[in-house]
Amino acid sequence: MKKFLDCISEEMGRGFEAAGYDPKLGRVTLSNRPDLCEYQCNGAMAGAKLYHKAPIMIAGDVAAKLAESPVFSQVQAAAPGFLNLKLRESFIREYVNAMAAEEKFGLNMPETPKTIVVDYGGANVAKPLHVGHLRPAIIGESIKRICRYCGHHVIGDVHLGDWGTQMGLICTELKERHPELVYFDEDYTGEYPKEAPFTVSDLGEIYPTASARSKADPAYRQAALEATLKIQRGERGYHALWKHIMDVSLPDLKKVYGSLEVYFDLWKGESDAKPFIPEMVEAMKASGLAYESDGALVVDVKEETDSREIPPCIILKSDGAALYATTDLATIKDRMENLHADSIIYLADKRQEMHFQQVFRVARKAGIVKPETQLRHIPFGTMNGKDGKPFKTRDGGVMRLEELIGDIDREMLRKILESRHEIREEEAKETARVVGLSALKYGDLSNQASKDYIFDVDRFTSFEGDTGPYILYTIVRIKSILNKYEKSGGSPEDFAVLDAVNASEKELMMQLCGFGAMMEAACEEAAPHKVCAFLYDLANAFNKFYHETKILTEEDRAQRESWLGLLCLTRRVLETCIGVLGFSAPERM
RNA sequence: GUGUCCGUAGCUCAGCUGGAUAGAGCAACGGCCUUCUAAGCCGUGGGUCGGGGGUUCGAAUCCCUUCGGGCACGCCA
Repeated sequence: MKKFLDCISEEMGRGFEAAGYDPKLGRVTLSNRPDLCEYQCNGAMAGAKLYHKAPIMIAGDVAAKLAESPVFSQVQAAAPGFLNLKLRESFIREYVNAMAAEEKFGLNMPETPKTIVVDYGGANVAKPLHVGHLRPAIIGESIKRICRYCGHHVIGDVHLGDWGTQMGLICTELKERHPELVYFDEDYTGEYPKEAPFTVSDLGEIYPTASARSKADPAYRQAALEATLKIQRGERGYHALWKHIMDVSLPDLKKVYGSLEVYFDLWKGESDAKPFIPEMVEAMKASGLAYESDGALVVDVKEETDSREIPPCIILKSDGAALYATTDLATIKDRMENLHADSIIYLADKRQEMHFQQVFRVARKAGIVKPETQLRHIPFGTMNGKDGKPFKTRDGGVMRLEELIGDIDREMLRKILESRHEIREEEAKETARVVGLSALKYGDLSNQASKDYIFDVDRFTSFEGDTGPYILYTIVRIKSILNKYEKSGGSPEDFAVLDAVNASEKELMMQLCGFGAMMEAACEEAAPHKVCAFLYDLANAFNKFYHETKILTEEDRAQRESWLGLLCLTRRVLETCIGVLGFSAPERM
């Protein structure tokens, strides 16, 4: 189905053509003067130079040709050359009904769906999820859902950080504490214990301790690096320990991600890239791409057009160990060979921009990807506290994700119990969870991903304004009307929508018409915040309409049914949008 | 130092492939519940779009410059 604005632009283009001008000038945009018009076309001004003619004259010519248009009820030329447009109710009505008849509201599916891998940027298995993992999880999940909705084959990969120095650090700290453990006995040949010698919460304490010690103590750090190499080389004892760390961490990670309703198709990690490393490194050496520099194996990635020097990408450390770039490159190889990726999208902090630039260049130079393969880093900004500094707990520590989610749920529950005394506790708790999740996710997603943003629990959980709860409340209101109607008999799904009878209804319908273009742009640009902006506008338009229109008490049956049809469509569109953002609406709230 | 991103209302943010009078939300103030959920709707006040140049019929948007801030810059991830 053609996008709404394209339909309008085509009609405008016909007007330009009929008046003897280039139809391309007929591009129509949303009005930025709602007091004057609903849509506008600035093509007459763009055409002024081409035709050596005053823009207002061109606009006048075009307006005259469109006087009888089935699309426009008003085409008005305004100084210096704007074309101010209003649409016929009948045109909007036809489009709305056509949308309603389609499963995805007429969204165009790609001719050749792409295989897109979304890399959620590697939570470390060594430590519990903290607030820093929130953004990639939420944004990645939304991008995955948006692209999937738009018809692509999308594979979400958690891509755990399970292979780097942090693993060596843990082993080292463990050895310091318990040197007697069999894992550290090189002569041991028996079976290793099935049970890990530590728990998740132990890990949560061991890692920070080890990390701090390695910064202060060079010898300790050296030991950690050696341990890392031992793990990577697969020494029995260290591999067994590594396995323990994985086994202990994974269930916990799954639980926390699950509570955010973030799901992965693949639970792969850096370690899964291991089999691809030797061959890849050999190939780069053989082709002369990789060479030794200061003991490390590097690949040059600088280009003529760089505005500054980009340092070479290090493929192997001087001790021969793999590092971040190595596993990332090997992972790309894996994804190309086994997943046949057309596009790989990385969610990672914007501080890693340089790293990805290097890795992407090496991947292309080494022929690991095809020339047309898209490699994209979606950089996101830092989550700051109200003071504008990186978000911390009250005592200055890193806040665990579980703790944060718990705080929000509790706050929501408190507010719900406060405003709805009759609600059962079971339902209140579930509603608090659902609404809390919407607050958290919408609060994050409505900001542009790449910018830093202020994380303010009070604001996000507020019931007012541009928030997740406001969107949900709007949906709940619609559901409430539809439920009431269904209880009295009918099924409102199939009702056709009639011409809008007032401005707020027309506005609501026009908002709905923008769905296709919005979703396509959000997918193309990997921009969930566009979905949020659309949702907010649509919710506003609905609430205004709702306020002015009494639906169930409307006596004219055809009119009532038309409105019920419009409600159904609005609900479907709203729920589709929150669905791709990664949350859902309760029945009541 | 080099590069890069950012600077829009008291606060948090949209708008940025150039268009008319720069928009929301919060906060402040004032209205609207016998009627489908007032977590809503309507209204008022609030701005040298960091400063200065330039391109243009037209600049928050493009270019240059300057100030202020964030971040990155070879064996961490």
